[in-house]
Amino acid sequence: MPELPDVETYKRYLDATALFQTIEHVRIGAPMLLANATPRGLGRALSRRCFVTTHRHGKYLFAGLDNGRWVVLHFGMTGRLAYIRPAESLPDFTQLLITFSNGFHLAYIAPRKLGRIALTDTPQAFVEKHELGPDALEFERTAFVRFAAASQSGAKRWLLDQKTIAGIGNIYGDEILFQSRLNPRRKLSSIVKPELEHLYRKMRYVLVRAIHAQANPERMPRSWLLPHRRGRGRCPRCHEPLQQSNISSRTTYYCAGCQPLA
DNA sequence: AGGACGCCCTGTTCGC
DNA sequence: TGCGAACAGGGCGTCC
Repeated sequence: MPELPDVETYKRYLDATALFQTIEHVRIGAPMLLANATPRGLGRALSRRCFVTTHRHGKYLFAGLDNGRWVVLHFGMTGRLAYIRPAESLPDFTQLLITFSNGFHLAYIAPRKLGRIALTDTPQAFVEKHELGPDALEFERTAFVRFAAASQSGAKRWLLDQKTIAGIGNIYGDEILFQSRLNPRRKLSSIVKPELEHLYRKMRYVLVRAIHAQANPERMPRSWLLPHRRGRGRCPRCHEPLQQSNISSRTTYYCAGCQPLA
């Protein structure tokens, strides 16, 4: 689930709930999620510290501690955050539970355990180590167009490659291409510059608007592809049945009429 | 080098 | 309705 708009929403949620509170205790439900730390090591790194800031790059959320170190949270396909009252019961599949001195908890919940939890000295170091491209909302228009024009890839693969652009996943990749009226298999090198600039603007619009909707599909325009991608959905623009195919090992929805290959 | 694929997990959805 | 199979919005390692 969590792509850039979801993670940005989690970031704002963490900002609004969990900053400037002393961390009392850390509990790990699934050690396999820890990328470069042991449960004990993570506990030591967080104990008696507090979060003072956050940063997001692509689908990664960074929570900065008061000693300068950072916790990295990646949400895989099913991860989310919840701030829990002292008496409230813990959500199922809580894989990381951070308890503050006021008794509240920050829970990282991930039923499929496909996420990642790590420690890093700086977000920049983590981004470089993982070779992530620029965040989709930080990408400059001229660089975007230049890189796209030079790519031999299909449009969807290119948008989803985190080394090219960080933050776009299957759902929003399909949405951006739908709104740009570009076929997901269309070779980027065959697209003229004004159309690439249009793609860039649509990328920004979709991501910004989805953040505004707090990444909640029910708050997004019905004219979007997103609410129609289940089952045998129809194109919200021309009402023809949507095509469903597999691109880059991901289920891809698009409208053959509105997004022609040629 | 870069693309295709299998795999990591487990809850949900699909199809018979 | 009930069941097993296939699938799910991500990313990594491996192979070619």
